[in-house]
Amino acid sequence: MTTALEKKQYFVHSLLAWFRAYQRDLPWRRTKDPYRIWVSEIMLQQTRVDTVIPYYERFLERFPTVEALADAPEEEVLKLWEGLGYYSRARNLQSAVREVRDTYNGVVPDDRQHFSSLKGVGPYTTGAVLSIAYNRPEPAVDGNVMRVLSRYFLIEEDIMKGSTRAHMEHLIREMIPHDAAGDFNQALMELGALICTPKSPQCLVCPVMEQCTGRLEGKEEQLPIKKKAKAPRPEYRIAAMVGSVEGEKPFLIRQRSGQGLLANMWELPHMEYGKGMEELSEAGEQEALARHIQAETGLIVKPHGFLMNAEHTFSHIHWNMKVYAFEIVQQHPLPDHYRWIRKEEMQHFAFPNIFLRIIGARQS
DNA sequence: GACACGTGGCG
DNA sequence: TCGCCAAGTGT
Repeated sequence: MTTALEKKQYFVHSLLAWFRAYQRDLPWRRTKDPYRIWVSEIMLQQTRVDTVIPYYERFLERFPTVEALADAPEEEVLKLWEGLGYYSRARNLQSAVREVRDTYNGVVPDDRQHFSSLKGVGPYTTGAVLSIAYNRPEPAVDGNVMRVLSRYFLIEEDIMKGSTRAHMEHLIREMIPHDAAGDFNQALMELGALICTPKSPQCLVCPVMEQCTGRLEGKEEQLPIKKKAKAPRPEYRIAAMVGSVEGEKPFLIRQRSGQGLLANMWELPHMEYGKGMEELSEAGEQEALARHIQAETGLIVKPHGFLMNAEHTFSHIHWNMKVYAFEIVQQHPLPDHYRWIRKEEMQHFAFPNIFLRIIGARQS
């Protein structure tokens, strides 16, 4: 018979020993700089380690300190974030770093109250940075931790509910070693990433298999309990390649608003055009786009044929996009958020993935 | 609590 | 192929 206390002690010690033997050598594990830990945690939100690594290296080469990031132009930060997704993370991070510079004398706060008040810093990031950089005994409950704990302790609560997170945080506070808080939190996540994976967990090599109730009950594949996400809603859009379809000549781009989806990023001019692919004829679509462009820019353009279809799935929206080419009939001075650029100049503008693909596909 | 908010990898 | 999902936060 094992007591609840023994089950927790076994978990802590087995997990820590395993982590110290098998943890991956990751760039942000080679530093204790709170700023660098912080950057890594923001990039890692909803994003895979392998995706983050090159972004992390480039970002810290360009912005090695709180001051460097605080002083940078926002466009440059966004450009270095291009392709990583969830772009408000970049803006919030820079805003938070500016607050650290202005309010905390450039020193990342080492307590929950101050650090968690910064933009983009929620309960997970608070616990992760404070424990890893400052060894504070704070829980850092992410998806990995929820999965590991729900299996080990057989917690059959919906992990989308706030009360479940509170339950997990309480468990962590009971277990977290005050002399190894960062290692413990990272060990939990590392186990979730390497062994206690969402599908086909590697229970036979798991350091805590002996006491894992989910495994002992044969329920590990059913945990954690989580409601299914809704399917992205479809949207039908028509986009314009105005100007050149070849590499050397300029084409028309515009900047999105500072709020909402893909805030402040650049794109090809485009518009939504109804609920189905058969709303308008091809000629009707080109006419609608030409009017849209003239209304927004004053440019007079003439249809030059169909270019390509493109699809892109965001978390909550699925874009079906038809791209048409246009020639300029009459020039007009552009409003501020429009530009003529050549392909080489794209390095100065941050584009979301779907437009990188469309424009890139035009090149060869 | 529910929804907005990106992207790429994997079985 | 395609649904699921990966170190979440803001509103």
